[in-house]
Amino acid sequence: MSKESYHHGDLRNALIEAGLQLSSKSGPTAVRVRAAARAAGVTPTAAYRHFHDAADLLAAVRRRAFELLATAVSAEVDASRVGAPSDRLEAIGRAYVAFALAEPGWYRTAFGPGAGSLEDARVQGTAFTLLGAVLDELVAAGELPSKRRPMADLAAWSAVHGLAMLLLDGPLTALAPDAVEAVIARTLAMVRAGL
Amino acid sequence: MSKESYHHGDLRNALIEAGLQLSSKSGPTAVRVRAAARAAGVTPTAAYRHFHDAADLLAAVRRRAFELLATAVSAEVDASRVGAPSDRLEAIGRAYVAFALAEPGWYRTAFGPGAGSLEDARVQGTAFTLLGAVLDELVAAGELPSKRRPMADLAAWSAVHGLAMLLLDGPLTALAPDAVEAVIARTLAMVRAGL
DNA sequence: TGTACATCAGTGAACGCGCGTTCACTGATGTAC
DNA sequence: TGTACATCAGTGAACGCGCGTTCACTGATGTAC
Repeated sequence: MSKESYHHGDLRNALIEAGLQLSSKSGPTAVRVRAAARAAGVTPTAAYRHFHDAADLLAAVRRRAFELLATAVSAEVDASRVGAPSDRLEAIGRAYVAFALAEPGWYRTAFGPGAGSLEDARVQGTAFTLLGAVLDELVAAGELPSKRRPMADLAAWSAVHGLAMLLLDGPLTALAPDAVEAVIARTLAMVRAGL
Repeated sequence: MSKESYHHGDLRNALIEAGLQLSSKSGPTAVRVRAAARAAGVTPTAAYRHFHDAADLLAAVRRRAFELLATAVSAEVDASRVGAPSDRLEAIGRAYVAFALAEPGWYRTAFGPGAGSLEDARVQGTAFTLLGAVLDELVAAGELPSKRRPMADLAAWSAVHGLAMLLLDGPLTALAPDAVEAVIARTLAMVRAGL
């Protein structure tokens, strides 16, 4: 594992990390085999020891970006553990959008073309399952009729994802900070009241 | 304007149309100067008579895609003219998502990185102003308190845009048709109730 | 514990590709007199 | 109405670039005896 050694030791992860770095500015299109290899201080060919092809590398970077989102959201949700379920719903939404705004490239990468399936999103610990858990709490607290629980996660996710996308790439890119805050508040209020 | 003439006659539009064709499958990344020129039966250089550079061409294609979305939504809204305002809200949302599913490449192009500003979206006749008009009707009909009108358009837009994006590129790509219908219905219900 | 050898993880050179963009140019068009 | 000439909208060749991917290879590592 020494830096001097011929063998890298953890090239696979180094390449993913490099891909993450590349994508952090402009998103998934910046993730390329050669660029990642260069950043990792290695020949392009070496990358093919660890990834089948370019799409395979991108998929791995995407997975990592998705994890980073989950981690960020998770931290906020934990911090709001003491509050009421509806406050936690708010917290989760805010954390989600905040991540997108703080790390636009990673967010775009996580949801770019070819993103994972719903099954991937259902894996324990993703932002999606965290949202599901909070909705379950809402049901338990009697704040959400259980007959309305189905698909509620996807509906809420849609609202918050669309908000993030409009703010990043869409027509809301150049919005003033207080207007940004206002849209976020309004959208989360809609979700809360509408579920 | 004859096809035989040396001069094309309307090369600018032909290039935009070619760009639209290119983007229709995979989206904005497929729009390139050389490919569009090729499709228009013209030398790459010729494109530079009509567009400053590649980004300029892409921007023009994006604008056209945005218009196509507006046209599609507008048609549906007109068809629902007879209904109640809340039905029209539903119609607008459905038309919007339907367009995204029918023309994924154009939809991605319309909202891809570098998309227009909110001011562009406020131009008369866009999908956004159509939505605004319906919300105004809701207020007039007493179904939406006027103090809740501000930002309601953006919140509704977020929900429907996020839904479209999750269905196109995100984790909901492989959803079964009836599940797709269910998410759409659930999300629109959330918007309707939550505004 | 030492050594022979298989395997593993890299190198370096090369391929063909499509791209954006620029150059000097020429044929087509339109306009002034 | 005819013609000279300016301008316009293309051509064709070329540039340099970064890309994905493959090839034959070699140095490093680990394992069986």
